Amino acid sequence: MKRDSQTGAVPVMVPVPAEAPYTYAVPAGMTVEPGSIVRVPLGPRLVAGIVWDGDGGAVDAKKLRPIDHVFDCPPVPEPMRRFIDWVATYTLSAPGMVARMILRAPEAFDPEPWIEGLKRTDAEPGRLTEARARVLELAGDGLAWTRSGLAHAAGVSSSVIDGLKAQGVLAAEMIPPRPVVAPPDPTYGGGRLSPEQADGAAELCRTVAEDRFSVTLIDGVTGSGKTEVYFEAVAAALAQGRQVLILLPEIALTQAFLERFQDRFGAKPAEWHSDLPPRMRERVWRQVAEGQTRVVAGARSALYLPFPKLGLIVVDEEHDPAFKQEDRVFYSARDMAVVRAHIGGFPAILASATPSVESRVNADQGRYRRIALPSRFADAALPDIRAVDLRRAPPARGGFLSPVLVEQVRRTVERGEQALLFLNRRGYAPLTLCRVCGHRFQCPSCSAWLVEHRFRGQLLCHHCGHHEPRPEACPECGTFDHLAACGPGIERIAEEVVGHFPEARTIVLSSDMLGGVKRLRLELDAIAKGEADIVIGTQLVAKGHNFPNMTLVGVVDADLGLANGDPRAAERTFQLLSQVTGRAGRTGKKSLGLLQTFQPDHPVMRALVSGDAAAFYEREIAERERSGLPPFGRLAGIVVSAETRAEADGHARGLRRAAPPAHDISVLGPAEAPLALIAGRHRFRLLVHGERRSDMQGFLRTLLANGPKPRGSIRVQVDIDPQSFL
DNA sequence: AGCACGCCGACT
DNA sequence: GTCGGCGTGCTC
Repeated sequence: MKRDSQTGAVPVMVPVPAEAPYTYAVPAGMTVEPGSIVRVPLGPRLVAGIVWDGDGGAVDAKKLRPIDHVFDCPPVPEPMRRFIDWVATYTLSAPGMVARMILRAPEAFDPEPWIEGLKRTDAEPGRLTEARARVLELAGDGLAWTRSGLAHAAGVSSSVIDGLKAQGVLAAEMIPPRPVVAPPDPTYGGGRLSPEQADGAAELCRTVAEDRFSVTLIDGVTGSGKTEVYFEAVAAALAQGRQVLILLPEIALTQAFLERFQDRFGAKPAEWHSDLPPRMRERVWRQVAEGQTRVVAGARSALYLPFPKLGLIVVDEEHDPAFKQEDRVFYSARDMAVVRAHIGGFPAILASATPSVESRVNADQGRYRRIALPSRFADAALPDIRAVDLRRAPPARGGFLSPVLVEQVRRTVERGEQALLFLNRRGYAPLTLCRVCGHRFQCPSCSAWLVEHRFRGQLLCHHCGHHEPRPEACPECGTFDHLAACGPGIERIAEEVVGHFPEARTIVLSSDMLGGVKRLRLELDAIAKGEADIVIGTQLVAKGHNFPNMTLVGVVDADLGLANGDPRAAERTFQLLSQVTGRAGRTGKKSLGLLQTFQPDHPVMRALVSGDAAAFYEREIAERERSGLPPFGRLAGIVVSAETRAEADGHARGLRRAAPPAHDISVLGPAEAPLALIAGRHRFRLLVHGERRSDMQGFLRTLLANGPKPRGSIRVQVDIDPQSFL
């Protein structure tokens, strides 16, 4: 429905934390409709907003200000507006703050300018040089070329082009902006699927053909070719003329994925992530909004692109914690992808070698369909996994590598193959203390231990980023040279490895590596080409890279992360270590995974060693049911952040006064925080459990209106899968 | 979220 | 005497 000056006023969602859209006057002669992107005055500034649905509501006529401008831009589609409303309600955040996420490419609201192209005319050049001849041969196709494109293709400098233009041999003609990516061709590649893969692909294609909401979990071991299987569903959706969104965790590093996509579809997908240059960002946004870009591979924020004809969402590595956004609006992109599919009435696909417990449960209970791919593709064999009991085979004094592991590294390197040593801890040592007075180096702002980074000569807080130079003397007692590094980080493991294997080519990889993402990509390429013998890395090596010659993976401290009080600790560790050991043996060579552990009988270690994931999941599910945690129909509650224990206790008192008796309020320190989702800067949290979502929302509203005002923020912990609320 | 206004400390 | 810290409050 179009609205103009007859209607007078429309609701506009503006990017402020207001509960509802604001109302603006539509000036005479202006036409807007729900979804129109407009520029409106807001206080002293002009902001972009989205015309919302319904009427303007009862706002003082004298408060109304007129819409300043309507952008020449496709309106935000209806399903997208419903999605924003839904996410806002679900996360209890202001709808304007959710809407803000789709307005993050401000330059894209105006059409992309046409560019000047050059076209061959009938005129002949005065003198036909060799360079000119090459240009004219290309331009003879009758199509308009860009100046630089033509010069590049003909292998001449652009002055040759300018000369021809001056003589009227080439004439300027405006051409539409180039697409950011070539259109994908659903029939380009493919066809090299195993029977198991082909069955899975056929099933997925059927869900796409149904053209209605469904969720399918692809549960396939690492190396089973899940990607190629869901590519067939992508092809099916493309053939229907729909757009496709593929969500990936940390896409900036997944170059390999883009190449696999290109092998199947003959062109790369458009990328969407925070490292995208602003210009590119705008072009992608615009071309998605116009329906021109057919496939986007993106990080979680790609959910907020204004797709007009979205027909499929794939969430790859669906278990990955990177899908959880924890600033401003708190949400899990995996869950919101399911919601988006539900609102749009199309299928969603979740893929993982190690699905999250909640997705497993959803599949078990029939809310999700399930496709299992239990075997590796082609000649790749799963590595043989063994636990190394550190009580029986302890490392040498001062070291962290068991003789068993050192020996396997030696054999691997001697065979000319690669070994990966995995430790999920950056830096040299996680704790530094003074051997004379016992002083421990602590972060002044968040009281976590400071991690020594020997290479940089600094002590770093991994929590807040605080850093200070590593002192020579103890700041407490002043003693020189008696500071002791406690425990291992990858820098220290690297030191130990160099001690054992001085001749081997060793690479250390972690997210804080100097040179950033670019350098990391180069190093990963170098490893894949065999330019290293031993790789020592943190969890970033677990993600999606293929190292064809990697036949040994040693996990230095497999127990790390099991005892941090997080009820997902076992699940997370299982997922991470499965991914890490899955790096080995991808080309069919016999390969080995060694888990150094003090708890070889721990369910995680047993599951990894036996390969019996099903038993592990069953146990985890039973464990969760016992403790009443999601995903079992119980809302996790409200989180109030506080800096100190006293402050947290004060808030708890206030909450108990305000809360109905059915709510169970507890104050939690970081160690007992019941869900990993709430790892944040604040040290204490109040958790309020309630049985019903509506109760919790009502309670929160009351609390916000007249409860205690915490200095920090009030957040809602919503970690339960949204399907039960759809 | 921005951006104003507003009221108390160290400086051209 | 002013520049500037961030606390409170408002934006259709």
